[in-house]
Amino acid sequence: MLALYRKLLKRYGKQGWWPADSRYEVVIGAVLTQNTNWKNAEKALANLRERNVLDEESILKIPIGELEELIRPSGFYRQKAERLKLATKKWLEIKNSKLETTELREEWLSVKGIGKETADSILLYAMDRPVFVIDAYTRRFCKEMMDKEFKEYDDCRRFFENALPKDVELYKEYHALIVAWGKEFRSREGP
DNA sequence: CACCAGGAATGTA
DNA sequence: TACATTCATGGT
Repeated sequence: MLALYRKLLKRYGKQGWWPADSRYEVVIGAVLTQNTNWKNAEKALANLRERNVLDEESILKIPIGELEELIRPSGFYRQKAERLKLATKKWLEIKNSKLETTELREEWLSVKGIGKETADSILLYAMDRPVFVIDAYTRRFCKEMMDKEFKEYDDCRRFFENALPKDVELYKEYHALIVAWGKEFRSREGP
């Protein structure tokens, strides 16, 4: 498992996820990038930054219609505008709490619009919790590189968490590297 | 023109 | 539990 990580790191280099100026920006980015490529999520983030709305108070205060227009490039903008406000309320509620990681995870999953992948992305990249993020690339990675198929999200997640040392920085980089691998795999798979 | 991206909720059987 | 549908913009 660690040997595989080293191979990815050597091939693709350090990825440096998550690109953001603050922990809260990671929360926003996690919602904006749902089923959307990062380029489009970045455009939405740029609009928010340009309008000086990239902080908790501003997101809660801005009218939903204006927020929708600013994040339009990320797609699903009506759903996401609402999700951003809900996620922001939860963020303010728990960002400085002393809850255990599993409890924090339940808090995020109780928010409408925050599923497992988004919750885990926030826990790992915004809150520095040792949770391994699973996405479509990760499942493909397991199948192609280890001949293991996981039907359940949490089964796949625990597989990584049990096989690796509980290291937040390792989890961050490993997931980013799997995505880098996945993109290349997809591009050389078509032809 | 079709297809999909750093998903999730809802409904059906 | 296992699929199907909906949401929606922008890149290739």
